[in-house]
Amino acid sequence: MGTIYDLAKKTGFSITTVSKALNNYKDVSDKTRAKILQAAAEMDYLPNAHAQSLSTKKSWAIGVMFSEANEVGMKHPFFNGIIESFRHATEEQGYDLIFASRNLRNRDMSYLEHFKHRAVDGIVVICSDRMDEQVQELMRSDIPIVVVDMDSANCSVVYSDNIEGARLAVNYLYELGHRKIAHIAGDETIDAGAARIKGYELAMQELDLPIRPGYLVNAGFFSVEEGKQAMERLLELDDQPTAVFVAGDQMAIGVIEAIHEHGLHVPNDISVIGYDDIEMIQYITPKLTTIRQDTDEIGEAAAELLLEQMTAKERLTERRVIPVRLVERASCAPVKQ
Amino acid sequence: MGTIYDLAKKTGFSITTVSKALNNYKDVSDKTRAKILQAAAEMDYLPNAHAQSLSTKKSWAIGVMFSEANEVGMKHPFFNGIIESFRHATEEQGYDLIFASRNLRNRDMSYLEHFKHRAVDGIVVICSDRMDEQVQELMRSDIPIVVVDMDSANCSVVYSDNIEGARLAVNYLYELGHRKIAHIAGDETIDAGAARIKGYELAMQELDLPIRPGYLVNAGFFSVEEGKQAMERLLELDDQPTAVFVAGDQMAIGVIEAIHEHGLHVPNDISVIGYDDIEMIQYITPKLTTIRQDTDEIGEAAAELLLEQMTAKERLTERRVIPVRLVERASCAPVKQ
DNA sequence: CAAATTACCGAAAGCGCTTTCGGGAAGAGG
DNA sequence: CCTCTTCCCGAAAGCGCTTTCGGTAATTTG
Repeated sequence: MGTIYDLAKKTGFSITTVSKALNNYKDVSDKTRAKILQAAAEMDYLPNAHAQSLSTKKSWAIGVMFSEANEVGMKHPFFNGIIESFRHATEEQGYDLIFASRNLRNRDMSYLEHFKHRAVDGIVVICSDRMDEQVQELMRSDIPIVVVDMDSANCSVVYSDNIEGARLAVNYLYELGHRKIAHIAGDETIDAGAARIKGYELAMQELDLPIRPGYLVNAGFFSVEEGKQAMERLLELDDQPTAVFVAGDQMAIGVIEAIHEHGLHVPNDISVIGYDDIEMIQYITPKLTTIRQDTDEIGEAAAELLLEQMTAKERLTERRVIPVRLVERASCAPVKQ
Repeated sequence: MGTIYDLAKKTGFSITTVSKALNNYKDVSDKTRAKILQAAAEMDYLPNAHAQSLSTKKSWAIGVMFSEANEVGMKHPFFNGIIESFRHATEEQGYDLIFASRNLRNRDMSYLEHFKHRAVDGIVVICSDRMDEQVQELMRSDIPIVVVDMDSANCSVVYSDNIEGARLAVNYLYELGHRKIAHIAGDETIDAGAARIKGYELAMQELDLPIRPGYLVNAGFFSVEEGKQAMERLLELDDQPTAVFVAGDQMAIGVIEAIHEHGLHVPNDISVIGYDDIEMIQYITPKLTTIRQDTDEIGEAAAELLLEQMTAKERLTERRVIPVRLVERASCAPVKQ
């Protein structure tokens, strides 16, 4: 591989000139630039990123903090879509993603510490738990940052329009004739969960529908199992809902399971509508009607907001709300008379 | 944050001593070490990774090359499980993962070049396409490397026991009374696809079963759609199979879809068994019986093989075959009389 | 043709850290 | 009391690169 010293020796120029040639400085003649570039090609020269970063204070790396309640990491069917799209968008600008461990040679350290250690140019956090002390710390720091799926005042955020999504869901069920609409919700400590609850309440109010006792059930952290349990509670009610708006697709899968196990049919007996539009719900029975969150757009928006800060070299506080839409499949039907 | 110079100034020792204290050299007294460590804590000192790497030639970073035919990246339901487990295993040892872009400040470069540029300590490649020139280049290099799900002579590899998996599947169907067993295969250019074909042929031969014309159909690159199309070809046959072994779960989903669309029932009319055991197949109807690949173990094994090389500081060539097992669910039934 | 630009190049310092090597002080041994 | 170890510490070089600043040589201007 070699260094600029080797290049200097080989071409007869100083390392200064070599470096300048490589970096397109204009105070080097075309002739010498050509010579140096050719020599570089011949010896497969590649600049050492660490040396460059050390001297320029720019690492071309973005730190990723990825964490969610269920500890599935990159297997998370919604978050991994965002990361993938984020990766594409930042890759185009020449940035690499680094997934930091929280372990620096036996000494354990926080994400912030690790990111400082690595001297990343920016941070993206994809984390549902707003209370996470690690996330708080990152948000307090002065490194450019963007957080996804969370609503915070003091840094750039991108999330999808949960209020509107919930409203879409409720209105859709309403138009199918449903009046007894329950909501299986995500935990309120998660912003997305809270927002969808709010959207549900708002929509119900707008439609002049009462939220009957027991119709708003907290199902925790969006897992299949929690969804199932929540639905079971709903099925114990004397006054059962005819439709349920579920705050996440995974939970909705559990919901449908519970309904089926009770000998009831989706959507003939109970309609269910989910949230997210993760891939697998196209393959279950019935195919799930849901509110689609656009992971591609979310990832791209996150990349944009971060790149903006990194080039401006200052922290900005912009919020981007990504529109959602309803995807009609087969899990909702007109209410039975 | 500060540097060791600041620490030296603050404590009155030389930067040499500071560095030594920080790195547990024994030629520094306990007293001075304590002073330095305390000062470091007070000023939130963190070593600069780039400076360290530059001087030690060790970056504590592992380059990840992740690529598959369908361009879904981290959304790939099987590969992302492997990455996640790999990440856990390497994280414990203090390594960070870096997802390199192929773009260095407008100049585009190969993964190998990028990894050299970043001076990673090792590389993990998760890529199904053996012919990929990028992968070839990586394997030819002298950086420690481990490749997953591929069979190569000249570097460490880990993959699961595809031959045995195929045999398990075929034997299982056989025991259910099936004799007309077809195989919807992955492309032969993908090692996993080729191995499962081989396992299928072997198992059929061992059972003295003929592979009837049209019973071995290439479905390409493991997508739902391709699986569906392949099954349609099978359904056009005069002599239809009673069971089909599908080389991947996603394809199996398409297969089941095709069967249902033809008005037939799984498993009553046709049994289908998949491969991988990705999460979503627990939620489809019927729940898919499959051959489970242990992504956790694969990821861990990959980490082990790579760490081994990185500490030995030389390239090794070890191969690890991870056992598979059959997971019985509801998509297979005894053959109809 | 002298003076003033312009074009091109290199010395040197600096980024933050590690590591070799040598030297002084303190303790051990005779 | 002198010598030999042992214990601590620091000077200095080096990792590979960038960037400022100054200095020739070549070119233009009046």
